[in-house]
Amino acid sequence: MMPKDRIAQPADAEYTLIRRALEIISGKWRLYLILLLDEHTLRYSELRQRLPAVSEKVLAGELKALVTLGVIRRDVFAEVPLRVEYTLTSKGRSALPILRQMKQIGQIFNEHFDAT
Amino acid sequence: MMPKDRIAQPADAEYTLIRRALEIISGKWRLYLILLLDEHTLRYSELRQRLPAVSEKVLAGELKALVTLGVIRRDVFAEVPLRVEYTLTSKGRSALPILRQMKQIGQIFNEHFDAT
DNA sequence: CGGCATCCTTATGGATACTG
DNA sequence: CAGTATCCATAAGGATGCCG
Repeated sequence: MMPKDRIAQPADAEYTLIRRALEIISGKWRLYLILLLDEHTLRYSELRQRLPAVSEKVLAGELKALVTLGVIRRDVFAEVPLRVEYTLTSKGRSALPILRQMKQIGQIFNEHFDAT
Repeated sequence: MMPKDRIAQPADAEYTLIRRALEIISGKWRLYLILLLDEHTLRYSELRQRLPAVSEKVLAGELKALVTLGVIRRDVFAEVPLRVEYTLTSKGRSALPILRQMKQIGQIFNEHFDAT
């Protein structure tokens, strides 16, 4: 979020928008969840299998946060046993091209040190 | 960093590169520092004035981290009083266009909720 | 001036048992 | 099956005093 009690700067408008973008992929697992759900709609147990190192609390919490942000959608099917599916929303999908462009930054900083 | 003990997925290569990109803007102040230094080279005290809410420890630590990552450069001028200037490196500058594209994601998620 | 060292508070992530 | 609740561990950020 915005730091408090600071002098307004021209960079603030940019900062705020980029921060909002970062919010959807902050944390250790959100980016993974988005990339996985770009491939398929998945149910809760399938996400757990693909992310074995994440705890129940964190997985459920991150999914809930992404739903609130409007990145993914949660569909409940009142079957027995219960089925819950998670799907990227159109807004979530629209963010993917730019997320994938960020790989370019990653590649730039994989190269050798060049402090010019 | 990469989560440990998980099954390898096709998304891993993407995840790793995007994570590396995120590393340079993770934390509460790095994005601010980069945007400020894109406008001018600044000395330590000037950065402090423009970011009044940041503590000495955090500011100095983040600057050091960005130098280590190769995003910014630290130039020391052995004057009295001492002068230290921070400047974006060419690698740092090359990341800016993509960072600015992320504003598009921010705008998408500023719009009304649309869970399709 | 430009930090670093120390101590403290808060945020994030995790393990595990239990529930609708 | 798909979570919640509780408690715990670690990391990130902050306040402040001191030093080259």
